[in-house]
Amino acid sequence: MAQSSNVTPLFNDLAKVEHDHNIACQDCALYRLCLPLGLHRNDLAELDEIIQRSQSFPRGHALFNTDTSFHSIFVVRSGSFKTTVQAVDGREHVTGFYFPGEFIGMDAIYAKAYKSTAKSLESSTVCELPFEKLQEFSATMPQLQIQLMSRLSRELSGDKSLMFLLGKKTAEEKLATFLLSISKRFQDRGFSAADFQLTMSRGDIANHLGLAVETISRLFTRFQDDGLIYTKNKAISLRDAERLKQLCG
Amino acid sequence: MAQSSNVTPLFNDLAKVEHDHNIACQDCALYRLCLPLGLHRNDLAELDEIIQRSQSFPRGHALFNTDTSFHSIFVVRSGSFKTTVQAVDGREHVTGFYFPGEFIGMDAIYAKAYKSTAKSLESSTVCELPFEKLQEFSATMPQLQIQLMSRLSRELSGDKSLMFLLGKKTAEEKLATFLLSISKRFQDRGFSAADFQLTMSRGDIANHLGLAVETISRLFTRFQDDGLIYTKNKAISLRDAERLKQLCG
DNA sequence: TGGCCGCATTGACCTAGATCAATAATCGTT
DNA sequence: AACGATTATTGATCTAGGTCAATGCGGCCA
Repeated sequence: MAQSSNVTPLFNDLAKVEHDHNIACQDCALYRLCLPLGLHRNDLAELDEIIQRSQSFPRGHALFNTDTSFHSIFVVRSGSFKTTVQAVDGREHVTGFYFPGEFIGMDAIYAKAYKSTAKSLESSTVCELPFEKLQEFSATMPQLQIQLMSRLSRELSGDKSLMFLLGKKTAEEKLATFLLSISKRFQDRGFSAADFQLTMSRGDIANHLGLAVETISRLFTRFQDDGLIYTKNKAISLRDAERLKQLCG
Repeated sequence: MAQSSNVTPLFNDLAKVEHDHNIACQDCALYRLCLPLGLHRNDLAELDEIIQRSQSFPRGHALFNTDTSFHSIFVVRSGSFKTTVQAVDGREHVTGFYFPGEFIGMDAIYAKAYKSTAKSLESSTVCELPFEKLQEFSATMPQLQIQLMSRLSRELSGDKSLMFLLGKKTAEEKLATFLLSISKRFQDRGFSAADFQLTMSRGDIANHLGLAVETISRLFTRFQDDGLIYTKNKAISLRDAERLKQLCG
């Protein structure tokens, strides 16, 4: 996964993260994207203590499911995850994809129980944040508390957009929006906004967007024929991000 | 709006709330559903000070829109609201409906800007919670902080279910789910779970569920023909909540 | 108390995207 | 390297729900 030239120095070594499990928050390549941002040095050291760092999961492993008792929220350290909610009849919906620095499990705080399942899409690592401790700490670290609320609020805001997408957008608009969202997130992490690997299957994408796999497949083909993208299996290049943006609606 | 006999004493006077603007949190009929739950008496008194209480809005008035600068989140005191997100092309999606004790505007915390619009569906009142102050206070009131996070998390959890609904459910399942959700919320507020007024238009319901008005209208007719509900304009009675539940999927 | 105007209902028809079915390409395993 | 299993692509057909159009109804204001 060699990086192109426009990568900021900060993220040069992002790929190394998973080989270096015991790195402290302040030295972590994800620092700017992650929870500790804005914490005082002393507070950060304290926080460091409670974080269960860099647990590894092979591809397809469940980080938690609805039977797991709730104690922690998680931050992706490397790799990627998907979360799903399930109905009694077995239907499931992919509610989101999560990349390094993003939080998983915040919707469980209220009920103190996971109502969804999180699965790794590739070999991945997470940092585990014991929630009780986190709450204790926020009592004396206003900045931590602000960060947590901010995270919650950001996901909420994203979910509202997703509701619009699911409720109002056409298949074409859905896929264009999805591709640009992923692109943006790769870019934010110092990777190329144009070329990346889709770690999730076509089925996962289709499910997430409320479409059939066949529709996604056809759209990929059409977008490629129209010169918007180039795909080869899981690899994708955005060839005309501008036109893609116009397709988002 | 006379109440049926199974109403808890606590909520007997819910209808009076809007006539009694300066009632303190601890004496408010919504106390059990609202933010102050679990706060110590002294803390509550302090919180009371910063709350801008019971501002009134006539039907159709915007509580805020995307041009409003963000300073506060709101709790519905009486009446009801809808929130919408808009695309540049004018399409809009109704992201939620809000009843007494429910919070509006939490998705704005992250960006410190409202990305949605909130409109009253009937003559309504809100309590305004200045967010800066709220954050200051939570530094010394762990319970307040927990309440806030809990609220955020609960809405997040609800939005995931809504995503499932929008992405996977049939029109019939969507409407059944919607009706039972509203029913549950009325019940939680001490009103009848079976008979209530839908304060939103058919168009709002359709939009929220990702359907056309005509589809909603046809479903109402069919549900009524099947003895599941009885409707007369905005009034609705759930006649067979059990079967309705089975239709939710 | 009657006359709008916006909302709701109903029917006829249409279409975006689902479903079904048949390959084809990839991946993980031995 | 070969194989079975999973995942992706492509084509043919179908359908849930959308769109269009006409009519009905209720609430509101003069």
